[in-house]
Amino acid sequence: MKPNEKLRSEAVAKIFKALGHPSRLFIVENLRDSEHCVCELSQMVGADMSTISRHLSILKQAGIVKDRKEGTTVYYSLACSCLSQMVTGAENIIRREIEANTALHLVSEYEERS
Amino acid sequence: MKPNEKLRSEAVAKIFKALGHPSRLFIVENLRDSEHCVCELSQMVGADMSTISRHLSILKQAGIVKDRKEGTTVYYSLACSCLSQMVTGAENIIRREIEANTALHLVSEYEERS
DNA sequence: TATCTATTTGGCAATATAGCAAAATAAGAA
DNA sequence: TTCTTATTTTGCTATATTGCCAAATAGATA
Repeated sequence: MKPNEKLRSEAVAKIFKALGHPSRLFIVENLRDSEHCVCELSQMVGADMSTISRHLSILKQAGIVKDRKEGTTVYYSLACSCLSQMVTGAENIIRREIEANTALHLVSEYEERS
Repeated sequence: MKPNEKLRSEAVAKIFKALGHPSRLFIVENLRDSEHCVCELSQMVGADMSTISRHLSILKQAGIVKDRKEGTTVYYSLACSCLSQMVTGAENIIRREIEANTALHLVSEYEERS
């Protein structure tokens, strides 16, 4: 990896890394439809507000979400519509995997029977 | 998060997490064109072969790459073409960020001048 | 069999991440 | 100003990740 390649990989990997946590991914998925404040997300995820705040700052730092302040509450929303595309891509892999596992399962069932 | 939502998020997050490391992302990007063996990737990344092997097992576990053995060498390749879509999505965010930073930069330059 | 080469695995130290509770901020409302 | 509410930051511990070296494995080949 040349220095510039390394920098580029680090920058892009940062985005994937930010999405690579169940709670953060859940947050992103729930921001697809509408914006939410920290306490709402805290409830939805079922984790401490301080924890959610940290997750949101990681997502913000990665350029995935943006925030809007209204009084004391901070509303978070997606910064980029291309997120949906990425999540869909990941879901396709899951689907493939499930299909593969199902196939394997059928194979093993078949072998048990014979 | 309901139990089933949690499981789903964990499954999808696993894929993003696997892509959330500079070396692993670099590997995936370089597998877009053609398959490569561990020692080639070790050279390309500039890390120990054992390290690369570990990274590849993480990618394989996530369903991102598949392997093919030929004699003693193991060739790795992408398991899903949808990866390109995901990487493109991430790159779009980077592009947006760069543009935003450039804009900010211009603003600060303007303010300095005035 | 002995040996070589490619790969994987075990062990270990350094570093990073995650989560909660408590303290600190910020912006309104009484 | 004091109180209240929403959020962020700090401090801390537990856990996970990373990367290298060395050892183990798996296939060729002499």
